[in-house]
Amino acid sequence: MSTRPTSARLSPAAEAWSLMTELHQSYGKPRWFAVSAELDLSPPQAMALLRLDPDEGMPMRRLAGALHCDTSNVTGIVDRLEDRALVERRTDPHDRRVKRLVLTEEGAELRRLLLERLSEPPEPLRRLSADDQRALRDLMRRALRR
Amino acid sequence: MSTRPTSARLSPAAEAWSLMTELHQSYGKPRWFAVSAELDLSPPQAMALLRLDPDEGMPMRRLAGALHCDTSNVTGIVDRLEDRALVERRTDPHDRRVKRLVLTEEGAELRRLLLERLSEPPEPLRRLSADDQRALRDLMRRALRR
DNA sequence: TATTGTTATACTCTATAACTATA
DNA sequence: TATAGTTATAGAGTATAACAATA
Repeated sequence: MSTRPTSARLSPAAEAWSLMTELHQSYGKPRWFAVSAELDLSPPQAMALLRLDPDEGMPMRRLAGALHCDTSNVTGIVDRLEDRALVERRTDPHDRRVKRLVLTEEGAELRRLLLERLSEPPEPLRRLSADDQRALRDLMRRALRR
Repeated sequence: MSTRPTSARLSPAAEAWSLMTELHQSYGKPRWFAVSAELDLSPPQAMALLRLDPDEGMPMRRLAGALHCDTSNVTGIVDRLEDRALVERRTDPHDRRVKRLVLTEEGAELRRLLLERLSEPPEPLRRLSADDQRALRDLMRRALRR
């Protein structure tokens, strides 16, 4: 079953958006769950790992913003990542209230693995012709001004 | 911050997929959370409502499949939707082990509202030219064979 | 015997409010 | 006073295993 309104006439942009949502639901999300599970991470833990900058680290508060959730929530997620030595909390020398989250070597490696496995395009995009794939990429670049 | 590998060269399909993921993360997900909250539904409850067929109803087991989760999980989600009289459990007359989930009038109305609010395309797609919007729609139709 | 859905259990995710330490 | 992060608490989401009813 689809979440699209079946009878309604949609504008081209609305229909494109609806089809992207369907692609995400049917292919992206199952892959996301599978890849997280393979690496023994809960989806929020995997998302936190992805959002952490591999070079600079970031304050708890910023990670909470990136995850669209409360800071008290991030405490628990980071606790579990820290238990597995995937991230470290380092007190910021300039503001000792702030804790910068830094990926460990192992955490950075796991993040690379995650990115690698998630970046493979799903079957409906792979089966498009080479021309169509380039056209789609160019349209997405234009939409997101890349 | 983006979850895209910054230095790697991506194939056109991989880059298109990466940009779609970014669009979903930056626009789709925040909207999804906001709309759910406005209607006083948790995200899983809202997703269950969307996946329920407004006309036919479906067994618990099928909803679990649609939500990519365990049946024991669906029991709790449906309990809460039933407490609010948004869905009903009806024993299937042909197989009395099966319970068919059927939207109530109020549940169907809430589902329509959800669909309506979620179908509006996000700003990056709206600002594309009319030609680009049609081209994007056509490519997505082709990918998903619509 | 096999299948559908529920219950029991344990853990994770989530937000709110109160708190500590620092600014 | 204000801000960063934690803790306490409560409720929701999640899977596994055991279970009852039905096939």
